[in-house]
Amino acid sequence: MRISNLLIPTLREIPAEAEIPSHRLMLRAGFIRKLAAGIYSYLPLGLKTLKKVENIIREEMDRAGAQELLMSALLPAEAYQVSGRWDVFGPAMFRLKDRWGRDFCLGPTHEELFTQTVINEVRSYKEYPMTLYQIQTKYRDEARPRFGVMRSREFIMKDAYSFDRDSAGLDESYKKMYDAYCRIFTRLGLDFTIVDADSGAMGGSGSQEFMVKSPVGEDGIAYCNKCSYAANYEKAVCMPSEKPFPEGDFDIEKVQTPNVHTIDELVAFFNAKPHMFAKTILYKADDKYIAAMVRGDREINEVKLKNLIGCTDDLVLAEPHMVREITKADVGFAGPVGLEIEVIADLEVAQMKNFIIGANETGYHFKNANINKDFTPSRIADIRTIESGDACPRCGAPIETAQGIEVGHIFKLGTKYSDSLGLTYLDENGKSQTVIMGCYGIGVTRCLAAAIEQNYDENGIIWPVSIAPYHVIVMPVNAKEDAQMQAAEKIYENLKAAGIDALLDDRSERPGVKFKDADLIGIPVRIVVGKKIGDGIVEYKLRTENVAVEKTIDRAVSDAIEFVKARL
RNA sequence: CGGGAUGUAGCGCAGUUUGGUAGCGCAUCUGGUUUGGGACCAGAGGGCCGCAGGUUCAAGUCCUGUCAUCCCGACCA
Repeated sequence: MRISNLLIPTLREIPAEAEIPSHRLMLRAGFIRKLAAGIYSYLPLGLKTLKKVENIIREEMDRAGAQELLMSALLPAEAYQVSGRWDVFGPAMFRLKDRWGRDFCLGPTHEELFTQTVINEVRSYKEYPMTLYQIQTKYRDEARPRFGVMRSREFIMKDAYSFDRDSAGLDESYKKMYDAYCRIFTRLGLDFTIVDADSGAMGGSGSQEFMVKSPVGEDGIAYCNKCSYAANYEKAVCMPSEKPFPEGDFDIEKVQTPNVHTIDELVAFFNAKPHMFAKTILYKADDKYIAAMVRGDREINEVKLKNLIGCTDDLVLAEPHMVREITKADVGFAGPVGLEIEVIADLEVAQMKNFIIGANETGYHFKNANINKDFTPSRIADIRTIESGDACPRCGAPIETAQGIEVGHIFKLGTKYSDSLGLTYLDENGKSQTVIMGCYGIGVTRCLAAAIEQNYDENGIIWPVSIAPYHVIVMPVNAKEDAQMQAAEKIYENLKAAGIDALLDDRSERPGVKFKDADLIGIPVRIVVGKKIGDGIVEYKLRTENVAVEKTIDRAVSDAIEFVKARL
């Protein structure tokens, strides 16, 4: 493509709305434009890149034996009403009515519709196993769309669903998708980590997330560099760590602690370490109130707590007036002694000795508290968030933590949708059996942002060759010099003939403008045609390198072709 | 949904405190000189100052409301 014929509206200045690198660069390089919060248009360069990502995903899904189909994004309410998710999604689902007043939604995810399709179309058990997928636009009315296409309200997703006769079959289908995902993200040039994920309210027997480590990631992940353990914060198993406590058989003692509320203030008041306190936090779980205890230097993981107690609604901090009613003290003085609600203590609390807790009386704490002597929690469980340096639950080495962008999620669903929608089959003996399902998602548009987050510098994007909108840019320094322009045209035509996506910067801009644009849009290979063209010499530079090398025309072309083909 | 901030030309911003002809840089268009890392000179076009009310002789500026966007948090199959 000639740049003079291509819409590449690059921006010199960073739009004020963008915060993270991928969002800024996609705007500046002319890949996307915003229509409304969380809704974007893809301009020619953005669409070209998007299509390349889609094609890699499509090739690998097909290779894994999945079949592509395409459903509408505009969906009737019935299937979601039957599965119960018409209510579960709440305000996150875009809803609308047709002219007759019938309910529709814009599909946020398609488990119900794929299940329905299989119910309608599959006649015999002999057709299983089967995996169906689509690459399609999804709609979720996010409470807070942000970071450009990283979390948007309209986005493109590859969603796949597997249907098996039994759980052994599901394991096999799941493994195929797992392997396909590894190939896909490798081909996309992403450095990814696979973590165990929380199954949560979805139930099922397992789930893993494909995470791209990045400071702008919205999820916390824990991983071990010694063994292969990796999990997200909600799933990571926390091993209790040993800490020193005062030795001896002390009796619990009430201490006046005026104006001391936070752990920091307690540390100063008692001249002790944060781990020598236990904090007691009150939560509202569905219709009841509970207390959760963790060591003073730890954080409660609310997802773990929610899963533990089987809370169906949101688990939220108790309102201050309820804290006062339950503890009979101001917020900041809650403790387990004498509390009449359920108390759930973290595993580490069980190892503490002679520690400090709130006294359920404004202005007082207890010191020398001991578990099972001064109070007895109703449950002791892993309810804290893992931290860097914790022992790996598998091998004991120190755990590392990082932020990650979730680009893929694979899930053993089990029978949730086949049960609620009635997807069964007759086996060889004429007996009715429930189909076992899995679901597998990739955030296609999010992959674009993730790829940029991992590949950019101060000058712009550095696309991996496999998804670069164009592979090579040919740039005559001065488009008015016939010799330069003619040579550039020839190089461009030769590259195209070899199947390379080539760009010709035929604009009569000054060289600086062209260099800046080429770097900004991140084309992997640059061939500059300058004054030495009289000697048949051009300049060859990779976007990842700082220096250019001079080559003959033929050599530059053949090197570029070889470089690109080796990385597709 | 809680907390914070911002809406002025395509983009980035000043002007709002103290009401009085709407500005700057970049981009765009014309002419000329330039051509190896975002050129220079001369000229030109482009605005319902987010929107709606109100106060005032007079509102970008003050008041009320409203909408939008961004950030932190909550939420996120």
